[in-house]
Amino acid sequence: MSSSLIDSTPTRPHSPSAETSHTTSVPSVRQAKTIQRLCDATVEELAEHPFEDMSIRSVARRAGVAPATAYTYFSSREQLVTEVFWRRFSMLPEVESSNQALASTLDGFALLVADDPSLARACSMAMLSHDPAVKTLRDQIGRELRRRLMGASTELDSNGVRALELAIYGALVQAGMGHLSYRELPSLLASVAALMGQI
Amino acid sequence: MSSSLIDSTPTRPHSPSAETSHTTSVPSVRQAKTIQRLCDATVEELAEHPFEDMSIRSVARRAGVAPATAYTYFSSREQLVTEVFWRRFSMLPEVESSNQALASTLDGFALLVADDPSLARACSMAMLSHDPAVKTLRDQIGRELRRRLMGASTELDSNGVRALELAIYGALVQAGMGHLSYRELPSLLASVAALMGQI
DNA sequence: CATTGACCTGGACATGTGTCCAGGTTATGT
DNA sequence: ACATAACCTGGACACATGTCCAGGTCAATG
Repeated sequence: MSSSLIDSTPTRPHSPSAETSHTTSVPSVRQAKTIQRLCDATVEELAEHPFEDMSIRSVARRAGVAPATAYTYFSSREQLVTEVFWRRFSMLPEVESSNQALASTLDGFALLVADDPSLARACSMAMLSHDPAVKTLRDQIGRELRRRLMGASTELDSNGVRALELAIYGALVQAGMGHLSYRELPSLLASVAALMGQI
Repeated sequence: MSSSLIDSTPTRPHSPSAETSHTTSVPSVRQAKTIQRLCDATVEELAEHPFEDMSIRSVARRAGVAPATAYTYFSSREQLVTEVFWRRFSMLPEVESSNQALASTLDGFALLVADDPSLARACSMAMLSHDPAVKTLRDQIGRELRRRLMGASTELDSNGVRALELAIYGALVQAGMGHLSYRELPSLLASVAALMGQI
């Protein structure tokens, strides 16, 4: 499991016909394409409009999908954005343990969505959502991050991991708020790790 | 200036009649009371309902204020929540420099809204908003936090402050996401500061 | 090719949100 | 006490959002 882009199960539809009909809950090929188009459209949409102006409907329109269909797979724009983040994260190749592995892992995570700030800010906001579907995804992301951090360094204790996680989330949030630029994140995170004597 | 609850100018109304009429932009006594009632109602509302279910209208209803009036002072629920956070922060007494000042400052900030998790999560979300009024407030909060951190420790360099800020925001966000409990924040932040050899 | 079930569409619907304004209420100065 | 301006109210309005359903389209199977 862990990192492959094949089996890293992205979100299941929250109510396609999966529970009413007798079909399985894993999306069909056709459904997977629709979902992928919606995810792509989300990124495009956020490149042009702030998260506040994005809606399921606007994304669906861009993806060439009927609103009702989009609502079948995603219950909120927050879920859409979090799903995009999760897909990027699970596609990110896992670095093998070395003396730079920790730094690479930190940077990789922080820079996942750094290419456009609007998407990044949307992720910061969306991942805090109360939506149960979002909660599932963000717990998944949290577990995967911790797993990768632990794998990247043999000398990280529990406190060290927690401290690094604080720094990462803090960095993402501050970048989302505009208090930091994404360019500085790598060196900033590196210096935090250095301060902690962990690298 | 700095910390007094009197002159720590909370948000001005975004369009009362301030710019069309010849009156000053600082709220009258009557307006201040209305605004305060709205802030109080926000806290009460969030104690019972999640941020997603809170609206300007629901807060106004609870405060005994007409929706149109509430909309006069706050353009979004995000602004309401951020204003509450800012008011608490500016009311928090500033600790005088000592060897525990840094820890007190960190804890004070992290625990500002820790009494009810719903308010805390709301703050995490609200402060990321695109709303210009929110941006003004969060920049204000960021500046004030940095000022207090620098004042609390004489040996903090620029990197140290940044690292601590990362940890604080990260802690608040993770607590907002439910990955951490608010009770652990003080000891966790203390251990981060310790790891950095700053305390 | 024909059929069947899964999938999608388009539009209707109830509900919520942000804005506006005409008129009533409260506070301030004369 | 009276007048005036500031403030608030209640309701109307246009618009967005989430849900539903009847019917059309697609793709796999016999």
